[in-house]
Amino acid sequence: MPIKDIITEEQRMAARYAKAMGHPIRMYILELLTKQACCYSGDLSEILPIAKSTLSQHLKELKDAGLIQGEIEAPKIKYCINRENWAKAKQLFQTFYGI
Amino acid sequence: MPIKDIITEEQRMAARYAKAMGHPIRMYILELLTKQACCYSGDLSEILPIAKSTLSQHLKELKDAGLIQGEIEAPKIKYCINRENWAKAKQLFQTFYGI
DNA sequence: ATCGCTGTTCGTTAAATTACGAACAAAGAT
DNA sequence: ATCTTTGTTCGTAATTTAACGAACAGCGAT
Repeated sequence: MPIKDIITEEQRMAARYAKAMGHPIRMYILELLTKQACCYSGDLSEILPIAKSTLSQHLKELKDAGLIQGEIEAPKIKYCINRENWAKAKQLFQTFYGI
Repeated sequence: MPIKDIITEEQRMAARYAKAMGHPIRMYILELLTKQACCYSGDLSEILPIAKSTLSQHLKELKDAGLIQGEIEAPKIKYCINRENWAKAKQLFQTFYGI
């Protein structure tokens, strides 16, 4: 039996979200974005002692996973939680942890 | 400021658990273990079309992250959820997702 | 004592992740 | 038109992850 028929779509999605959350810096970013509405990449760059390019990569991962979204507010980019997917992730983990 | 003082211990732990959950097969295993009390590696090996050694690696990752535990029941090994750490992970995700 | 069954460890390979600095691109300000 | 600011992309390197089959180890049964 192919693996595709064994693993459910929910499990795949949950794993996708979990993977994006699977790094301390990304958890930090996500938590920050839940506590304040939004933030600019530059704000994070000032706080976090990592290269801008590394930060950009982490933001891209979070964006690709669908957990955050970026809105151009030239010359900056404003990042916020992607509410829709956040709710999906929340629901998946709720179910998973039997909440 | 060193990274260690910026990322909280909670964020690090949550990332650790999330990372372990960040693979479809590991999500499948975890979900199975929440629905039935325990299972043997052999049961999983029959269901999942992956090499025994690969399965063993995934189980080890889950064990190292503290989400499951194995109990020898010769000649098999019985795997169960590690209730204590499961509760911790659950609590971390609850807080994180504002549940 | 050795055979069989279970599951881990070893050795290897390919791919993905994490990180950096340098170079680049976009767009408003001078 | 050029400068400045912001953030991404490129190129690179080191590490980790994921996967496999073969070899090994533990232990109960023969």
